[in-house]
Amino acid sequence: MKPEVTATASASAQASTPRRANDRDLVDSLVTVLQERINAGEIPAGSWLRQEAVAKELGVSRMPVREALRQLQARGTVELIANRGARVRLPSTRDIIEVYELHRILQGHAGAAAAELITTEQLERLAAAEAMFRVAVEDLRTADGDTSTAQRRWHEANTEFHLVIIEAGGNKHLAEVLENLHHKVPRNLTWIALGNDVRRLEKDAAEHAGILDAISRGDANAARTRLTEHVKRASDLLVRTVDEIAQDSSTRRS
Amino acid sequence: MKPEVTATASASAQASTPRRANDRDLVDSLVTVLQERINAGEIPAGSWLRQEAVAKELGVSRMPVREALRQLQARGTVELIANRGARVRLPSTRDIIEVYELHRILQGHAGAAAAELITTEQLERLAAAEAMFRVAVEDLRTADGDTSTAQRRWHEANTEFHLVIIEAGGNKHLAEVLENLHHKVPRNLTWIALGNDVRRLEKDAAEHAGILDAISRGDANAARTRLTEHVKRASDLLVRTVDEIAQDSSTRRS
DNA sequence: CTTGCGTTGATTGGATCCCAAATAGGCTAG
DNA sequence: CTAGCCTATTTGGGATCCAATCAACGCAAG
Repeated sequence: MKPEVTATASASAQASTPRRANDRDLVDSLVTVLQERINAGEIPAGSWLRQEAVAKELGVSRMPVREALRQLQARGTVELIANRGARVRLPSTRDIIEVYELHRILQGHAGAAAAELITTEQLERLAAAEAMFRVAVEDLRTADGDTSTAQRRWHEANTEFHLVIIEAGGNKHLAEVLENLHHKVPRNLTWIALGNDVRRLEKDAAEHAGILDAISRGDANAARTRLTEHVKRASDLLVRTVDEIAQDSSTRRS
Repeated sequence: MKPEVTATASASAQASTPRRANDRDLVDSLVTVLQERINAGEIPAGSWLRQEAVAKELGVSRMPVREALRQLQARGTVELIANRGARVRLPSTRDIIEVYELHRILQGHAGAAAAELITTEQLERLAAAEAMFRVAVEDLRTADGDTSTAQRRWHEANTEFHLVIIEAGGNKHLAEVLENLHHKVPRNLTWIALGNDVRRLEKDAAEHAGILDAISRGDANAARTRLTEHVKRASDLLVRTVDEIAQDSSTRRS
């Protein structure tokens, strides 16, 4: 009945770099690695993370893995079930709606603050990110099946764009909260929702351009409104897509 | 002929209650206990938490303590310094301002949502909480030096009041985010700011009454405005108080 | 054939002991 | 008085052990 994926992803033991430079210690890097793999879909939602298996795979002992899994639980990426283990959570439609509701409010606010506080240096970075969206669209248009370049670039642009806005807003705790929200509903889902559709991507890029414009003019109200609507549209699209996927997989009986 | 006591010598173990009912496991309960002690000022800001000391005091081994400290770090209560240990963080003025800025936005939103979605059962609880504020004011007025009853009741009322609003708003993730924010700037600071001042408390109660009124009328806009302003006033008062305390302790040379 | 129950295997939660690395603070030599 | 070394503390991580727990399986009774 159930697929029962045990997620023994890429059997490369120490080949995968467990230790990243900017992480404080082993546990931090494990958290980073696991979160990335989960976000990338490498470790599918619903699968179990066995302490021993993870430990062996990453070439460490059970102890740091335990702590890392607990961290992932704290941020909502994983659920810990008593004496059974850690399971990767699949965000429900409800989760997505709720989380994006918060995104909408908080990003709108960050945008308004950014419009008033952004530095010229930050504005340049924002413009650069906005330009990268258009490059990504071009990538996708000329892509022959392989959309990975377009995806990577779009993802990078998106991350940088919203990061700069939040940074410019100047509220570090806001940045932290939003970061946490992204752990609950990973960003890469957005790309799936955009679904390699050039028209949607163009619209998305246009929205970003509008936001950049409002911020560069120092128009806080316009920035808030546009960001709010931008997030709302993304959210609606995402919910619709996820619903379709759910529908699909529940009807199909191949 | 040796005493042979060592085995059962863990007499101090169950002295302090390490295990709470609704906590999943030991680590969770440690987190709860430590957070409470820190919030109560029992463990002062800036002090170190030694793994071994905490472990012995709570009658557990170092391992769950390590995980608990890491949890506390994740929520910002404590900072982990490489090879030195965990230090209780003292929220800066900046922290307070930023965190309350988020409170303002999010609680305002929750209030607006609550005005439209609240059930009659929740409305009753909200009214009960609001009534408790007035009892707390009365407690303080008749208190002869000992304000602890008033404080306890006010704290209880405040927790319940805002909890119901958030619950009524229906966004579980919003509740979680706000809960996390409270770990960064503990609620009990608010009482210190109110400073046993009957007039301030009365004003505070009046504001809550106004919020209750707006929500019970289903007036989302009024609810948002009043909650926003309520949090803003609390925030300003808090910042002022903390500043005064800081000033005080830096000027005094007794 | 189904239902209920006991057994068993897998897995976590926690304890205990161990060791390396890093840091603060003291001590010594110049 | 200062630079540099030394040592005590403390954390980070590993290894091993054991008890509690839960799922799944199989067996027996109806």
